Amino acid sequence: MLIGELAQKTGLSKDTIRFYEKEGLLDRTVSNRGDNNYRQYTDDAIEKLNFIKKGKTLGFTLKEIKKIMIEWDSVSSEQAVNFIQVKVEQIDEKIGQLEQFRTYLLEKKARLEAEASYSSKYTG
Amino acid sequence: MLIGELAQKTGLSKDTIRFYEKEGLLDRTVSNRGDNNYRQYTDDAIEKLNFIKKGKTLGFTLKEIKKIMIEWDSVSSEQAVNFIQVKVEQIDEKIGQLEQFRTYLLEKKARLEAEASYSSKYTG
DNA sequence: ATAAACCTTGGAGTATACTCCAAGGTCAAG
DNA sequence: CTTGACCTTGGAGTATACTCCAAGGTTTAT
Repeated sequence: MLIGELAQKTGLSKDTIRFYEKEGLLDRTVSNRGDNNYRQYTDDAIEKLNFIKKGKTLGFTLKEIKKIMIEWDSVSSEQAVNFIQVKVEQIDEKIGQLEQFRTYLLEKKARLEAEASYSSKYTG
Repeated sequence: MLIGELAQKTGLSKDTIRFYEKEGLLDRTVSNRGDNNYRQYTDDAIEKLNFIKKGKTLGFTLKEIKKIMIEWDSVSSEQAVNFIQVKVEQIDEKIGQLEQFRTYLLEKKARLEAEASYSSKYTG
């Protein structure tokens, strides 16, 4: 498929896709040039771009995402295993912090709701 | 305390603290100017900056963090409750995605480890 | 052959979040 | 009263991640 179709299917702009290619996040396994010099994408490109999108949502930079994708296909499986271990630990920490913040927010919410019920009882 | 001490206590640079003030993330409740025009911070400033740091780690932008802090002290508690509800939902989604990604990574790791054990058995 | 709808490149511009620097004011110690 | 260590401002510079534009090539349809 051409870049316009890929853009439409991933919800990314054509410029963003070209930018990702320039940054080395998309390689020949997902895109090649035809005779007309147009980029030709395989369906794997959709998957790869969705992976990038997910990584970004999770707070990884493009640099980190690129590193993840490269290590992923690392020749040395030991290296990949170590890399994954580190990433899992980072994620665990992030989950822990999010859960803490979530608790914090829910406590605040509960306090506010208690106050509201108090004031409606005595002023409403 | 002065900005240098606050910087040291929070691990942020003085420039970053001044930048946050310029962006409206630190108000008179945590900083005032003395006769010499130096910024004077209360201990609450440490708390506030740690909140900003945590928010950033969790992937919020400064704009979002500012909004959270403003809504936090919202006059209408109903408004604050709704706001918190939305934030908690966003966090839940983020936690879900992180957990998915974590599982994905651990599966990949298990596969790699299985391969490594196979190859050492038959080639080592 | 020409229009419409694609595609190409290079380069400029934008937003976010700092980071650094120069020029200068303030304050405590010797 | 000067030195050193603070502080001030404004403005320039950097990195990241796009986003837009101009000028031009390609393809399909009429």
